[in-house]
Amino acid sequence: MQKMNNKNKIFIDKLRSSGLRPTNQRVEISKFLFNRKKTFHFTVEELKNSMNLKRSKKISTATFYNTVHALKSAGYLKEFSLENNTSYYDTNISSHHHFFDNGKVIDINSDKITFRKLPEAPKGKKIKNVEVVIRLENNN
Amino acid sequence: MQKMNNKNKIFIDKLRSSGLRPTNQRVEISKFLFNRKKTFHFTVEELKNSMNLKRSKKISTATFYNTVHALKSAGYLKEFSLENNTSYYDTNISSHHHFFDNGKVIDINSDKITFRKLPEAPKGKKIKNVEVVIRLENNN
DNA sequence: AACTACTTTATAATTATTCTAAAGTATGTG
DNA sequence: CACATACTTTAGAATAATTATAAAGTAGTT
Repeated sequence: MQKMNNKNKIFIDKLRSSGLRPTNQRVEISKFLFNRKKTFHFTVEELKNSMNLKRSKKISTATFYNTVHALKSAGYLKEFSLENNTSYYDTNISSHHHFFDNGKVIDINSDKITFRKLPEAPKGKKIKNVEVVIRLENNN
Repeated sequence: MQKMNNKNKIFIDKLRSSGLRPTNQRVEISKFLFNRKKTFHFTVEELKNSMNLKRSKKISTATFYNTVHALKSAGYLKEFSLENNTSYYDTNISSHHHFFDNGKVIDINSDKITFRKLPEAPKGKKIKNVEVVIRLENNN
């Protein structure tokens, strides 16, 4: 039974509104993801490793996947892909853009990019969002 | 030994300049990819299935992967990723953009999108390219 | 406190991709 | 233009990320 102290309320609320019961494992994941000053990017494997390092009783892989998926479906995480067949998740859910620099990802605030011209959506469709990836290379 | 008729020269040249000997399997793949009016998108699995359907002697999976990788490294194919952990390849290598509509990909000509403002590259880096993904949803 | 539906977990299964090593082939050399 | 050799093809094994399974555990309601 999760102790319902105020300190955890915000993290528990994210779980509940994602359709998840706030179990101990999930609350810890939610805190790990959202209890920080700056947003960040991660893969499920990275998340699992960094959380389980500190724990005697490990959280299982399936729980990480389940929790991340639910948080993503509820809109608390954004998913994106690089060219390496791995899903990345971003705790910055505001519309924004990315630099990709050899597997490293750097956020670009949405106000740093504006458009002069954008195409119409095909008929019957509308634009959900627009995301820009700026690929970098070394300057030599 | 590949018969070196003119009809295949262009496809063989792509292979050679990708560092590949023009074996029969590779020439067929090159023709399948580039001997068409319109560019297209594919996964290696899709490529393999559609080519092998018509063949009595199947081309192996490894040959598809090897050939596609070499063509991509040489710049004859562009790679991109959706959120499903699969690599997609595009025979349209000109700089362009995409609509993503529930796993379907539609090209957007690069002249359909222009920028009013773009960020500087971090120091020591320069911009290799800029790609825009416009995600679509149904209009209801 | 008891019941029931939801969770966790270890493990198996799946999918996309890469590796391996044996058998086959392109190509330069003589 | 036959030979030698390095590059290829292939089937199958290996790997990596992810999803499925089913038994044991727990949250939330009664």
